[in-house]
Amino acid sequence: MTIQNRRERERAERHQLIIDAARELAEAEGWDAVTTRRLAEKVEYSQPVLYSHFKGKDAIVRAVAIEGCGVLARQLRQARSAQGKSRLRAAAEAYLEFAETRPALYDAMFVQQVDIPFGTDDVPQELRDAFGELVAAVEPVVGERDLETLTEVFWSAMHGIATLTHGKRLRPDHHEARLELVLGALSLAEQKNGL
Amino acid sequence: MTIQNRRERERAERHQLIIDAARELAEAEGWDAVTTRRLAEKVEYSQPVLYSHFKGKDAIVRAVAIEGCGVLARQLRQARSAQGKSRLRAAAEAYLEFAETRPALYDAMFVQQVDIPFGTDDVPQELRDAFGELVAAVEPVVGERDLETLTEVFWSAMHGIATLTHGKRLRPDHHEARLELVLGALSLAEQKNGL
DNA sequence: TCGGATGTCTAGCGGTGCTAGATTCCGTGG
DNA sequence: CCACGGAATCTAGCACCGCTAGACATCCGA
Repeated sequence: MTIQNRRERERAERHQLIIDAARELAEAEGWDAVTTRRLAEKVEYSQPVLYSHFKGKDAIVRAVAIEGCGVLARQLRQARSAQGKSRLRAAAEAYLEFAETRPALYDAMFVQQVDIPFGTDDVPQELRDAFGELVAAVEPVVGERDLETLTEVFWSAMHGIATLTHGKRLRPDHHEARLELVLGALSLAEQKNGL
Repeated sequence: MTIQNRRERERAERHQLIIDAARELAEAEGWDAVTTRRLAEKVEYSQPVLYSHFKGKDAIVRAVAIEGCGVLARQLRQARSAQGKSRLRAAAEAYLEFAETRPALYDAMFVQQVDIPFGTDDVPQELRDAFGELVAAVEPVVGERDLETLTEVFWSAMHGIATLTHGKRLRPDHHEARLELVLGALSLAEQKNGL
């Protein structure tokens, strides 16, 4: 079975190679530049090889997106142990920095409608992890509010700021002021509720 | 000059016809279905005619988006005079209903990066109007905070909820709970500040 | 060494946004 | 009334897209 093993291993490596190439190409030149021809050229195989690994281009983007969720989850986790600031602020800053420094990756994850299963279906673990980190960040300020709902609102606010900023819809300076304001709103409301 | 006038009028009518056809096609079958060939067929002209009116497909989408901003502005203005609820809530509900009932239009306006000028350049009046309505909705709860910044935060939250909901990222039930929570957060924070 | 399965490639389909050059249309002057 | 000239419009085509059928090569086991 060693031969079979070797083949499977090589196949898995190439699978990852394709995902990495797609992400690199997208991050370097945007998703418009990620065509099956260019991607095939980058991995030094012909186009049909891509289709022996993925059902189509969408599936490749989806794979990149899911990996991206893992990256985001790790960065949020890392931010959790930051000193000198609240968990909510640390998570917010980490989230927005991720969206800003890796816009193509963020785009695949949350902007393009790649319909990754989010509902009751088997949600990828990476997504669970990322959302879990958001929940953990929100928990200290939840007060009497519903934790998951508050997390969704927090996420929505972060996502809105991230995408509108990227689309140049918000004043570039004032980024800090917006962050201050949204954190204040969510936290102060908690204090009020807690009375 | 009457002949020239007639030609210009006909040209303007056809210009609008193209925009309307593009919007209708997008709202009926999504933006992927809006190809220059199908659009040309719908307006009963050949493709090059489109390019005599617009620089390219992007310019057509942009025109649809700008008109969409006008529609949104009017609906927000209408919501302003609603009885029995705060201006902020009325605006939020109107905004989210617009995004939900006209997803393709909303997509062109704020999701696809059509780089409509948002900065110091000549911002289309429709955009100014829409943002102005948001400012008016936020004003009653601004407290000591900066009005424009708070409006940006409010808009971001609405935009995040709208897009994540559309992408099936949020629990479909709980929509009301999220709205309640975000309005509470923004308003209660104001009360706290006001003390 | 050969047969067959597995893996990969070449070549092509119908579609896309966009455009050069041919063609048709129409107001105007003779 | 006709023929002309310029403007408006169309036909046909480019290079590219996602995707795939069928030819070809390659390698394992007998």
